[in-house]
Amino acid sequence: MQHDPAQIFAALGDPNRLMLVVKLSDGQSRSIMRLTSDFSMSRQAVTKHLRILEQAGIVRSTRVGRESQFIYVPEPINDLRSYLDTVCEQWDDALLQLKSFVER
Amino acid sequence: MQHDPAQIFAALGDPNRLMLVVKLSDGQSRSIMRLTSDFSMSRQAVTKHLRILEQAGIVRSTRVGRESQFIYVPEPINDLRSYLDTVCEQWDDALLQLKSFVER
DNA sequence: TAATTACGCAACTAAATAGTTGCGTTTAAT
DNA sequence: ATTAAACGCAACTATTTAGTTGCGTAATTA
Repeated sequence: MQHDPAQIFAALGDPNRLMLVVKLSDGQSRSIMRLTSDFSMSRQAVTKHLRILEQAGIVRSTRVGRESQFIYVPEPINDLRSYLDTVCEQWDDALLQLKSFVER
Repeated sequence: MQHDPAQIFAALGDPNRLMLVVKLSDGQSRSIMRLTSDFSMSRQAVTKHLRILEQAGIVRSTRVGRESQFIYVPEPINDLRSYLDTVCEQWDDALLQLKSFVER
């Protein structure tokens, strides 16, 4: 099943979550504690954000010993890029039509 | 001033707003009534969504006679694409490094 | 084995969001 | 001059969201 664009946009629509994604998009997996240390909020708040990202498919978590490792999953954001491309293409088409209309 | 990525993501993070953007991204300007007719919600609800999109810079409105015309503004979403590109590039770099590490 | 670390679960609060309805104003049509 | 259309503003409700705190449990460490 494809990912819901609106859900992904919404997941990225919070500054803190966006920072989490940017951090994790370097491909390294990190524990919740590790991620929390970069922010000025509680571990539980970070956990909630991570679960929302996981729900959207942007990250994946695995329990390793006593800690939960989170890792970036590239597909949803790649899909999002394609989605934005279609929006932009529609715009480009409109521009072209306008141009050819003006020029004739 | 550049646009705030998180704000744009958030603006696109609602299904109804996303549909409004897709409609408007063909470059044609439309009135609130015209846009409302495509949805199953009140005019006021649509208006609120449009104002949120306007706040994020994705659309622009002009009063023409007794109606408000909304038109798509491409820059913010173009910026968003670039933003996503940087995230994806970071991921690609990580992949490359991993590959070269495994191969040696 | 005892202490500590990392985490999950649940309850709770405050604020933001999505939506509605009602009313007044300006513009256009009859 | 009336009437109707399109909209803005404000109040209100219900739901979701972002965040906190407290407590219990499994895994490490000493």
